Amino acid sequence: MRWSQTLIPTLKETPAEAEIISHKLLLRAGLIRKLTGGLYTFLPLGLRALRKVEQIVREEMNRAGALEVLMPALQPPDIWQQSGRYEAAQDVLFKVRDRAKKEWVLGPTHEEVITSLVAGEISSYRQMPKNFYQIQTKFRDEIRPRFGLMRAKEFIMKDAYSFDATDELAQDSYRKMYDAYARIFQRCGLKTIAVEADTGVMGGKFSHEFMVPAETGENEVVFCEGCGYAANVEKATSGAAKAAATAGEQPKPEKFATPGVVTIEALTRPPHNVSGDKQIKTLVYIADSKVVLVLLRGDDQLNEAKLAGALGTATFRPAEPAEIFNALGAHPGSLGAVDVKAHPVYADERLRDASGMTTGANQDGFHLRNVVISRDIVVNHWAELRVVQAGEPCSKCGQPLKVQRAIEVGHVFKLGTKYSIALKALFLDESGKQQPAIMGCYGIGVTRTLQAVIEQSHDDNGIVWPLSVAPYAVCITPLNVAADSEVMKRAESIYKELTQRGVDVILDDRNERPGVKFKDSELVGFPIRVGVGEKSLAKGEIEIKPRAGALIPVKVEEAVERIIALMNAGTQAKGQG
RNA sequence: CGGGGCGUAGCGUAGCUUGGUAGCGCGUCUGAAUGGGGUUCAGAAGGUCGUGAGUUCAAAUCUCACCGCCCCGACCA
Repeated sequence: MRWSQTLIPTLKETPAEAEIISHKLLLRAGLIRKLTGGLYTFLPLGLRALRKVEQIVREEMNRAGALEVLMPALQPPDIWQQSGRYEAAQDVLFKVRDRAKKEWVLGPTHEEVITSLVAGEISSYRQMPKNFYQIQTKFRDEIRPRFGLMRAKEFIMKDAYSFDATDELAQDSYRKMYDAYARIFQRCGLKTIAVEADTGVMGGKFSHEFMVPAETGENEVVFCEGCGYAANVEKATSGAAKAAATAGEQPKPEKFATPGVVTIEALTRPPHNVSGDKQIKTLVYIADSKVVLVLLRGDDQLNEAKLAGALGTATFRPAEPAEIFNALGAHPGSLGAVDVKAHPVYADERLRDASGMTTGANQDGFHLRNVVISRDIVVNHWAELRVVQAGEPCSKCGQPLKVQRAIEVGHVFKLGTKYSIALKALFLDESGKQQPAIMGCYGIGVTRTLQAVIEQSHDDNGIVWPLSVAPYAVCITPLNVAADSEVMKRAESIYKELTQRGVDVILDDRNERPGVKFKDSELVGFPIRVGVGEKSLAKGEIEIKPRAGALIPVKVEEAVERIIALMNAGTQAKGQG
């Protein structure tokens, strides 16, 4: 490709809409342009990089034995009714109507479609295992699209669905996808950590997310450098010390006046001086329209994902102040669970043997001290409910846990039989008995992965593409583009030869000053720049400049071989194959 | 949806407090010089000041409503 003939609208200044570095560089390097919030056009260069990522995904899925299909993005609502997700997913479902006013949905994911397909086509254990995948545009009515391609209303996803006859085989399918994902992200030049993920109220035994560590990520992962434990904060547990049971007779709860004290923090100050770990925090939630109390140690934070698991429902919300007063007779800041029997109480495991605790007295302006949980509070459900904090000991090996923000680029999930039962994907097993297929689902955000590569690989001058996903591997930069100049003739012949050798190469044939060309090629981030100019040509040399390395002068006649050798070395370094 | 911020040329912005001819930089076009790190000079094109209503002799500027975008929270690849 000749630079002058494509469209690479680089920008010196960053559009005001971009906040994070990868979004800024996507725009500045001329890879994408926004149509409106959450909707982007891929320009020629951005599309090339995207296709490279897609191809890596495709190769590794094929290698893992998955079968590529293409399902409709436009879907009938009735299969969503059947799976029960028409309501459950209504917030993200885009709905459209045809001329007869019939409603359709734009697919945010394809469990319903693929399961309908399998229900019709697979009827014997002999036809399994099967794993179908597609690379396709998904539509989600995101509450808040942000950061360019990171969270968009429309994005490209690779989604795969496995169907197995037995639980054991389903685990094999899961493992294959897990391994394929590790290879895919490695080939894209991404450092990822696979973390245990929350399976939510859907149940399921296994779920892992592939995370790219980045300060701008929307997730937090907890990991241990000692034993390799890694989990999404929503799922993570730690070996943080619990209170020791205190032997012997304990003093009775005693009410004391705390005028104006309505926060945990206020109670830690004089004159009360009750440290956070000696307080019980009482939260009030409305779960399936019923009041529930949630107890945590004063210095702990509630993890709502864990609460969802404990409650067995995802439909819950913090109670409004009026609802709280109605239920407990006091306002937030003076709440407690002592002697509360009208509402179910969920308590964090860390409180199990706690004594000498202070909590609200359910009377505004008063607290209770000397509270012993086991004696004074009726706890209906004990559960792990707290957010793990950095520095707490790993529950497996005891080393301090670390917390890191990260971008989720992939998610593998063992689904079980939820969809196969709902949509009747049944088969006959060896004994002739009808069974629902055991499913797994596996997603990669392809467009998000592309942006994550940039987020992880850039410097002050621009993008630093890994060779595997670079829009062009080589950019030839002649410093004189006059057709009859020796410089341009050399550049043309290298361009021609590399093209014939199958290298993705772009020739910067613009009549621009050297500085402009150098800046642009670095901003866009081509892995190898080949400089052809009069000064080096006079010595019989051209200049090879790896994007992330030092300039290498080489003899003109060796140029092509050296470039290809450099590319092969780079490919091997990325562990391809 | 709740909270915060912002809408002025393709991009980045000044002007708004205190109403009176819409300005600058980048980019674009023409010409010239320059030619190994976003070069310089001269000239030019390009604006419903987000939309609508109101106040006023007069609105980018003041008021109200609406729309859009960005950031923080709930959701997810």
